[in-house]
Amino acid sequence: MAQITLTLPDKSLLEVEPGSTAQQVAEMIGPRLAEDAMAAEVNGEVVDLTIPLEQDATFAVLTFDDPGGQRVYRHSIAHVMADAVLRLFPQAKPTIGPAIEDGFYYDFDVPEPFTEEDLSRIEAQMHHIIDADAPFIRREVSAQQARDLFADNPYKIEMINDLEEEGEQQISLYQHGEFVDLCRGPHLPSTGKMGAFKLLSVAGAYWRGDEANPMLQRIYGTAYPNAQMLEEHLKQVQQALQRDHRKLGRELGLFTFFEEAGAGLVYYHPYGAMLRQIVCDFTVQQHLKRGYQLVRTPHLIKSDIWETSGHAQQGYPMYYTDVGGQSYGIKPMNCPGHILIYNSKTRSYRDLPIRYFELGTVYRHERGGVLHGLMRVRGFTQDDAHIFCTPDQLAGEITGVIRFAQDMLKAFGFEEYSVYLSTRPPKAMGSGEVWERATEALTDALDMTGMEYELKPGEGAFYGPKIDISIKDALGRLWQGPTIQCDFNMPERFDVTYIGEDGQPHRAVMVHRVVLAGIERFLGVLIEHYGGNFPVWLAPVQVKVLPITDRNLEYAHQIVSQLREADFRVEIDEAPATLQAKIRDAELMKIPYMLVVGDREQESGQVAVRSREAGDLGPRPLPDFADLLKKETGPKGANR
RNA sequence: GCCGACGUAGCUCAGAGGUAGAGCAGGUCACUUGUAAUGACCAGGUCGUCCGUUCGAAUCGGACCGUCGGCUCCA
Repeated sequence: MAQITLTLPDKSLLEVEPGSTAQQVAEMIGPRLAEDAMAAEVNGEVVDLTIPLEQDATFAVLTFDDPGGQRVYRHSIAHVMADAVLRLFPQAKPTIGPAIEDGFYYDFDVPEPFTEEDLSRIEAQMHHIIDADAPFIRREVSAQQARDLFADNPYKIEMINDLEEEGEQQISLYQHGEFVDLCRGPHLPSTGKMGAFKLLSVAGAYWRGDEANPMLQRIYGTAYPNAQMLEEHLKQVQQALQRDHRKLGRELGLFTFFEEAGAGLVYYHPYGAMLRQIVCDFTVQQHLKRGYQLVRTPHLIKSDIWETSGHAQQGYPMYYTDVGGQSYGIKPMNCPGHILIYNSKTRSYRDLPIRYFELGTVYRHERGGVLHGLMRVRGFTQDDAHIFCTPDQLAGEITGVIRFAQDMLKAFGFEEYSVYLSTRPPKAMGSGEVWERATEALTDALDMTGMEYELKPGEGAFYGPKIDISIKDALGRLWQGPTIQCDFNMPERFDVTYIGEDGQPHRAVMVHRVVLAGIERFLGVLIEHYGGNFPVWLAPVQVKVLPITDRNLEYAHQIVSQLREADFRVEIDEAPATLQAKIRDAELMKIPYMLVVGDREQESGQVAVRSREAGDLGPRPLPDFADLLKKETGPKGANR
């Protein structure tokens, strides 16, 4: 019988017997590879190692190093977990259990929520299943057969019906031991191939993420091929916890939330307020450089305006106040205010583009359950701007905003980000032509800046397409960053126009855009990104002067005044403590520079410099240190 | 909003149906110190709030407030 030819990832060719399984091919390539194999990729499709290969194909063995291999591995463990859960809780109805970023989960409908103690019992049961080394067996059945099999599980029935509607002829099942699950696969060859895993937490989750649906119980876990990798991952999670902005916020004296004063409302302490001010000042400055005009609008606006904007009717979670028989709404957005200013006089096409910028503080009654430190609050300040322009100016304006966003992110030390373009959703206002034109402008702008982006078809708001950028922090986590949003709705509602060359009024194009998005969240991200070790230009306290004895106090104060005179942020530690203790305190506060001044320095008129990063740098004259400091006080990539 | 867990001193935490404990932080005093914690003493809590059960509640029950983990990741 003729051999079939497999093309391996390195483009080399391998001749094998038809009907050889992927596992066998992996063994031919190398025993080590066969050992590590999780699944195979045949003609670009991830498949079970047990499938026989019948014709020429491209072929790759997937190990845990491949995202596809990871998914197969973790999803297989999710099956084992479901098996274990059913053994311990026979009345549980399994629903779905995918692999996710760092692990996997499985959702169950159970009469009683799982407890933390249940997790260890489930883990123990899982170990039994893994030890039994049961093979995963794939079967295909008709939709009706599948329905019969899962007759007592309405969730599986729903999924089977959906699959049938989507035109699937055959429904695939995977079985290991006694446990059968509806599953697309692929899976590991057998449960014995599983290494290290850990169940992490239980949480409620709605069926298909919709709160109209029943709430299921979700068990999260993570899994790695061996115990060392698992340990390593758990250690990284621990480290991430160390730089949690809520922890650092307390330790570094940045901010507090007061239970008695309201959830989601931030109180900035002196160091936090300083940090915030530095960020805000820089932001304002950068906007002015780019032709934005500062405006300022009230926090309170008559409710009539919120009727016009539509927020009131939509039940937007706003705060209202009634005084003197008049209803006011506290602004959840800055746009209506900016529109009022725009509409305060007739605008000519010659005036456009108009770019109004405001550090606008807004309040939104976010649901209790979603509040999260600085990342999700009820009162926050946006670096908000609205650009009013002609349709022709749109692409150019968007390009400008994208470049602006890039510069800003770079200045704050964010090197990596992902860009998304969201287009027209099924339910949208405005004509197809308007949408097309705007989407084209956004696409052109993205192309012009040469950024790579991901298309999210149908994910735009009903009132316009948008570009959003997620920023990646030092630990590789993604955060919502800049967004640029076209709006066809507000200009209609508020009748925003300009007089064109033809002397006729035209509808102006309106772009909402934020770069830092919310200052609060941005500070949260910044804190975690730097782990509290802010670069000199952002550090609330840049220098701490540490006099060794009382004899050196006066000299130390002279140093402080001179540095303050030069606009540095300096403090002095006058406590009657040892130098070691003072250094420790300053280090814990993550202050970039410490200046030790004792008798020696006083006599020679110098300061002994210690840096947060490099430790003792030795004595030098104060002006030398000031020069060194000045060199570090600018943000990277932005002129200041 | 929903599911679960949690709430004890400024912070980190121990304790537990019979009237609250440690370390750090804070204050006082002594020490005047050379690159990550000097020592001694002192003070500090209506055990988140309210209502109930009980002879007695910080401990048990309920409600509320707040915090934490989740609520897109398709079989």
